Amino acid sequence: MADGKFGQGCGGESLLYLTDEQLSQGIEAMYFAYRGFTAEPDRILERLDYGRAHHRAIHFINRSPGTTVNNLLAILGVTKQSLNRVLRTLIKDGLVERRIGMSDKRERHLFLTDIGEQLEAHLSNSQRNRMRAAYRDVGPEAVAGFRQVLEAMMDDNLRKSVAQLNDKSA
Amino acid sequence: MADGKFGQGCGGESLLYLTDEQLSQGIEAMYFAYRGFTAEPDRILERLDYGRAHHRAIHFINRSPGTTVNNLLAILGVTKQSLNRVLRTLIKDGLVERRIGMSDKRERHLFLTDIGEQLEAHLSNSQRNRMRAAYRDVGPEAVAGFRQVLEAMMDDNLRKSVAQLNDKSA
DNA sequence: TTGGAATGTCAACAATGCTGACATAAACCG
DNA sequence: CGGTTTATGTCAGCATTGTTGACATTCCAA
Repeated sequence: MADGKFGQGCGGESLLYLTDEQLSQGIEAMYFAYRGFTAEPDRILERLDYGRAHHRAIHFINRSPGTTVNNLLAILGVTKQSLNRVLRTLIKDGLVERRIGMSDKRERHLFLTDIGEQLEAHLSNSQRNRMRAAYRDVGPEAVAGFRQVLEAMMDDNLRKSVAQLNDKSA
Repeated sequence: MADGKFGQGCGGESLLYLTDEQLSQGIEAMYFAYRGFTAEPDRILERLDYGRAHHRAIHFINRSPGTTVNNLLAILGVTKQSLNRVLRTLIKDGLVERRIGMSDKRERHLFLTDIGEQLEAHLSNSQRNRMRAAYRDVGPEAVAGFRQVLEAMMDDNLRKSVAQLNDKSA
């Protein structure tokens, strides 16, 4: 049921010669999957008057506790004004804590508070469940392939950021 | 080079037991890949004073020429006001043509004009190239797995829309 | 003929990008 | 020490793209 929708009438090896039609299907799959992937967190966030931008900030602060504002800016790829608007509300609402750097007092290190971590867990769980379910449906080889393609599709500098994040939390 | 970044020190079979950390990495990979994936079209569109919404409309009209406004609304999942704002400029600029339905004269059937098709090709090519390159890097099994996971991650109703699109253009 | 469907449009608002300008504090360098 | 750069925060304004609500037109269908 999970197969047969993509690339009608072609087995695995014919994927070596991808038609534009098949590539278009891949593009759409990416679009629809991303939508499905963000739908549930969006619903949770809406009730709290937050948006996707808040989610991203929370996610990456959780991923790298104590990260600086500049680090976060680099990873998210937005302007400081845009990020600050989001951070301000998260701090005001007590989800994020900002501590002055010890070695460099200009830096602000960002941490999730307890309730910040609670929301993060709530949001992550919904996405992890979806991903876990997808993984369970298709098996480990498909998962490995999925990740390889995703990584190959990233921009080079983004790929480096990911590698750094993964190294730190390894 | 394309592997070893995800899930340090675990081969394929250990993906059966996914830790939260590994799932988080998958979530991030999705986020970064989607960004990389839309970056190049965004650059092209910006020069033309269009946005991602225009891209989506063009993409799906190209995918299903003659589709109705209601069809497009269902696939894109936005309000008619939002879609109409985009369609209006595309029609005004001569990229999209709107024809009154023959059987049901209330319906408007949407088509790309020649220059609409040119822009579509331009946008698609940049994404197809990226996807083709990713596919080339990782091989056909990875590609099959990629698509399976993406499809498993979609919402049920979105998955149905995809199936319809793919059936029509098969 | 009447109700509902398909479409278009106006107005207002919200989230989240952006640019430009400016302020403060701390670090750094000569 | 003094000047420059860095890290951060903030204000104002604007664009895109999503939303609701209201209303008009045209046409199909019972």
